[in-house]
Amino acid sequence: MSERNERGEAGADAAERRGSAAPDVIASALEDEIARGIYPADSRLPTERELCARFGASRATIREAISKLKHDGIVRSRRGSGVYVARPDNSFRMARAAPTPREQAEIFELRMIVETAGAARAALRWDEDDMTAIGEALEAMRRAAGDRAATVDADTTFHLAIARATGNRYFNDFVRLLETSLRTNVALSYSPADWDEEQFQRNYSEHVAILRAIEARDAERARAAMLIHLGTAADDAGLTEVLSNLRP
Amino acid sequence: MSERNERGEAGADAAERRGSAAPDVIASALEDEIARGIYPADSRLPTERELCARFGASRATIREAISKLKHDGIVRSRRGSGVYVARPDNSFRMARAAPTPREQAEIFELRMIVETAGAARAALRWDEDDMTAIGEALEAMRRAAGDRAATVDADTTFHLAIARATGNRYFNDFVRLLETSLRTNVALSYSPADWDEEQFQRNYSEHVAILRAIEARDAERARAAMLIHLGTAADDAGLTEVLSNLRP
DNA sequence: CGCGCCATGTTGTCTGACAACAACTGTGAG
DNA sequence: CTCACAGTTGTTGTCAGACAACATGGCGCG
Repeated sequence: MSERNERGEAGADAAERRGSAAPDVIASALEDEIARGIYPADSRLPTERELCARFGASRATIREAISKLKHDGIVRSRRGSGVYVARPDNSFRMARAAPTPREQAEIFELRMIVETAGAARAALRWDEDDMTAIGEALEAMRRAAGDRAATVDADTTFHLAIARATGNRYFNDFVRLLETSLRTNVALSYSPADWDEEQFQRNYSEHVAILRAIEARDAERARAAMLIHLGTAADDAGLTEVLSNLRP
Repeated sequence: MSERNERGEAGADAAERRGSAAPDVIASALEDEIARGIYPADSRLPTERELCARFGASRATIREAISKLKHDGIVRSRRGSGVYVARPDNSFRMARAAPTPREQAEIFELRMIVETAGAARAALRWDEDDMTAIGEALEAMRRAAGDRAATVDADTTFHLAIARATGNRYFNDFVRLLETSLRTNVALSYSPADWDEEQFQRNYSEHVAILRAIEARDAERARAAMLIHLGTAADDAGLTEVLSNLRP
């Protein structure tokens, strides 16, 4: 054990040798390098043996990590040959690291399609529990004023509550997928630098408008309110022009 | 080798001992049993050792299979305790095995939202390659008349080609996810019993209408044509009433 | 009755080996 | 000189055994 700890302090890869998180950590490290272009599409990753040496892990652990990347469609393996970086477009991979403005705009476009339709359906289908959940998320947002991370959380919770109110489980799942993967994107709709009170108030008002429209069971108003909200969020993120220019 | 072959013929699990597909096969078998309720939510799967005995595979292979299920959110493992079936709703899990009519209807609803919007965008954004791909998928569909599996394939390819023509990568990814997971669902829009020539012709005509609208760069017509097509497919699948009654 | 200890069981990781491929190099024949 | 075949080396997929890090259950003592 103490020998293990000494090795743990030996270098920059120390964190990558920690116990049961090792395959996840290794997979993330490799995924990051792939995303940064260190291993471009169709290039070959280091062999398992090399990765064992690099990460100080057993072959089983390395294989576990590679398996995760394979499952995510990021890499493919060929027996006898090696593990290769898959071409993009292999799976539903949301922008994880530093999405480009174009990627952000594409996500917003998808959100606008799905979440406006979701708001309209929620307006027609909500029940007491749904409305309570939406209201609580809005209240949490109000209380979180001044705290950027907390307002982002409440914002996400609000959108998920609406998706749940559609009564369509797949709708709910997909919006959760979008919202979860878009945490960075949602965060980007607020200035990372300083708390912007004016922007928060505007954003909060848009959320109130959405809730009111849904509460009134007015599907078209709900749709419009959601569209306004998402459009404004895209504007705040500086994506107006990119969004209107989608497609090269 | 010959000893291996003899063991391979020893019983009903013979196919499950085949070479490099074993972890996939084992994962699918377990997933099927979970879906059929043999292992309900929160119940514990057999131990790795038991699964090794059952499938005649090494522990590494079993772990590979379990890892796939973990990655899909179907199971969770607790070190020292066992592998447990996860509660539903853990991830974006499309209906895989025998979706209920309600599940099918929910998927159709989501498709109607996403794919109608996709057709409209494809109409505005397609380029020569896109149109060639859409046209080829339609041609493949025509040639596949009489062969149910091949027409389903071509049908899927058609929809994916349209998604690609949106020029939005996330759109493309999501429609692929829907189409991929919905292979059973798309298949259900055709009678499993017998080839239905009249239905095929109608379906094919709807696809022609979609292609024409997109080709003409008429977004609203494309949207309408896709809606008609998906609505008819839902009708053919016997989902009309369920779809209109979504939400308990 | 509650807590602590011990034995047993289970997953996570490590090590070494062999099987099944893939890629490369060298040699011989046409 | 070119091509095909054989052999060698390398890499992933699977197997087997071992130990680490947990979890669970039972028993004994206060």
